[in-house]
Amino acid sequence: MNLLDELNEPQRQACLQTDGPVLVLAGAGSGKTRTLAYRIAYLIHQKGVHPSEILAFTFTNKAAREMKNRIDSLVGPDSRFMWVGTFHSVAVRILRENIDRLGYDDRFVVYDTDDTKSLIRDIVRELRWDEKEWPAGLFQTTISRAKNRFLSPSEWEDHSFYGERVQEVYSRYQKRLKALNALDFDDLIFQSVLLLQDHAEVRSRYQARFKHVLVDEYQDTNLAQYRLVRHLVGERGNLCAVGDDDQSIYGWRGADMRNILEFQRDYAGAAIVRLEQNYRSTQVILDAANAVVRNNRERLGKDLWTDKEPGQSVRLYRAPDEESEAWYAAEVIHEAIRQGKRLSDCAVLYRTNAQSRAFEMAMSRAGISYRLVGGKRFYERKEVKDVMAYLRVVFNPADDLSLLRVINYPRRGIGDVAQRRLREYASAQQIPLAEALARADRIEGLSAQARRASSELSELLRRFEESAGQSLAERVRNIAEVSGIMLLLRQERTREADDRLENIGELISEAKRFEEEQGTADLGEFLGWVALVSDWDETNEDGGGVWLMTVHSAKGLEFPLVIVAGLEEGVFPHSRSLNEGTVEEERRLMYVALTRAQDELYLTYAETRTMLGRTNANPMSRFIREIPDSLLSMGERLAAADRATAAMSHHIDGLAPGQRVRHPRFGWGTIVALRGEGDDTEVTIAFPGGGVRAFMAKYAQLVGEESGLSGA
DNA sequence: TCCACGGGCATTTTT
DNA sequence: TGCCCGTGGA
Repeated sequence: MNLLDELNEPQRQACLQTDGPVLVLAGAGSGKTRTLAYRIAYLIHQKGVHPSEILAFTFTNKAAREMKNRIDSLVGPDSRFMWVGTFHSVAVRILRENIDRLGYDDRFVVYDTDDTKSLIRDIVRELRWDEKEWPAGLFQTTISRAKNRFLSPSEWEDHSFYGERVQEVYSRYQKRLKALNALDFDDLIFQSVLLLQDHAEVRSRYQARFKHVLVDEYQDTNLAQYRLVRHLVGERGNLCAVGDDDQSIYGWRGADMRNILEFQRDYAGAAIVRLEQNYRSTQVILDAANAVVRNNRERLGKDLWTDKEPGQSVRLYRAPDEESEAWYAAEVIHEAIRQGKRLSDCAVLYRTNAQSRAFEMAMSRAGISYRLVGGKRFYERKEVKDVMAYLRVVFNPADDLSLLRVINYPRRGIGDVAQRRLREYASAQQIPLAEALARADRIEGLSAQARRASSELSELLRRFEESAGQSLAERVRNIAEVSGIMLLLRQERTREADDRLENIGELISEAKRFEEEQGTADLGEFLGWVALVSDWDETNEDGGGVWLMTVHSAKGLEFPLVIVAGLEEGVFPHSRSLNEGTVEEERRLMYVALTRAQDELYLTYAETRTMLGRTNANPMSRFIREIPDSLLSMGERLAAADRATAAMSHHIDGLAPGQRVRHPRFGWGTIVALRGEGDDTEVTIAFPGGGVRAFMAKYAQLVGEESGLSGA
């Protein structure tokens, strides 16, 4: 059987074009991942390319995992020799092997944006600048931009008053990072490019190794990533870039559309393949999306089509205000459920997170469980970072920042004064803070208590280092215990503390999973992995519920029913884009939103909307006007549903142990305990998954069995 | 050391 | 209008 028989003609071309550069313009839902996987299978099976000679870049861990799975099912176990990963994880791999050439130690750690921010804050303080006037966040984004554009501190060209200061902070920041043996996210790419650019022998080694390079979501690459790819591809030019200029929505964080628009100029003789057949949506939905995006001037041009039936028209609903808009969404979803759709088939997409509130309220009141995408990520939680800080110091003793985070947490008697002394000593002796701890008994001006505590901490870290033979999960558990973090949280006996303990437990499970999946108990590998992983990748398939998320978060996803909300001038397109002249990116965002829908698409807007405490009347979004009337029909609120939803407001009175209730986030459960009275009533609910949680009844928005929507 | 208060701020988010 | 962060008081 021929491998490529299962593909359509352009998809097949994308696979067969194996010599030289190819740009695959893959429209939304055009079978991009599938095509990529087949191309790789084709290279291996038909062209005799060894998997280890293939390198594939993605942007997210999720995409990397999906691609790996796809390839694995076509190629089998040999696929493990391929390098498939995010830009950042591939960069880490390259740097671990070669970073000594740049004057770093190969035990470097990766700082996340929180770490980075406190480091910058520290620098601003060191310079004795007013932190109000020069907030760390400002420098953080500017420095990130600079690195994305591959500009080092010395190449910083802005010499205004402001620019001079940026340069000062940027250059100090880089020096500090190096001293801490740490890299920030942007550095991973930046330093990799530097390495390949300045070290010909390293460059040729990788070029010789990777005969084929693939890049997914090419429209999202920035200049630094572009250079990284360039260096790896070399003269041979076997690059397959896959992307969609119409879905470029990350310009604001450095993605440069020129990379895709000028691909043919950059890579001489490049072929272009267009994947325009869509396997996701109805023709009506595609027509609407095409009609909108056609208004952009900066694009390569492409029209999606399908051989599916036309489908029902796009429903447009004009609400008096954002509250009614949300009620309408609840009704639409309710109706869809009645017709046999599942809650998880439905998604509400909006432009800004602030819009989620009204939908959360409406869904809760209507007894519709929902999943809010976004929010704090697992590895950014305080308790997780605390445990990680211990691990990082053990791995990289130069990491003063992590040590400072936990030097007196849990409290062990190394207060401000002692910390200052230790830091002074460390900087005078030019040694890491961890080393100063070890020498505490020799440092003057330390109290007896601080001395003892320092030695103990130092000893704790040393002993931990020696536990390298144990399993990773054991070691993580161990440090969480021995450090006293677990004890501290256990003693607290509050809900928050319990949640935190649970999160630490989760971290331990992650360590176990990591060890099983990656087959290594190496601490450095684990730390590197953790730094580059976000949890929303992992926790996707929990429970049911309607999806509430921003359009940005929805990219790459698809749902049978989609409601795009807040379609008003100033909201979507966002007012800021109107001022900054980036409406085309907003339009692409709209295109992304529309193309998420498989069968049913609803567009809503509100005549008046309260934002930042002000009620505005915004005109209907230009993007709605760009959709031909023939594709639209008017949505209506259902009078009956109105009554039903009104009757469904949550109750506090009448709760009793044993009763079945539905929580908006956690779903159905059974009340096991009640504490307190009236507004202070705390209700404890056991959920079938095994979780037991306590809520303030007043805020929990519980719905009883008898008032559920099923009766409406 | 914790909590309460108030100022400032308010797209979009991954790694 | 609401949230987050930093500060200052008890």
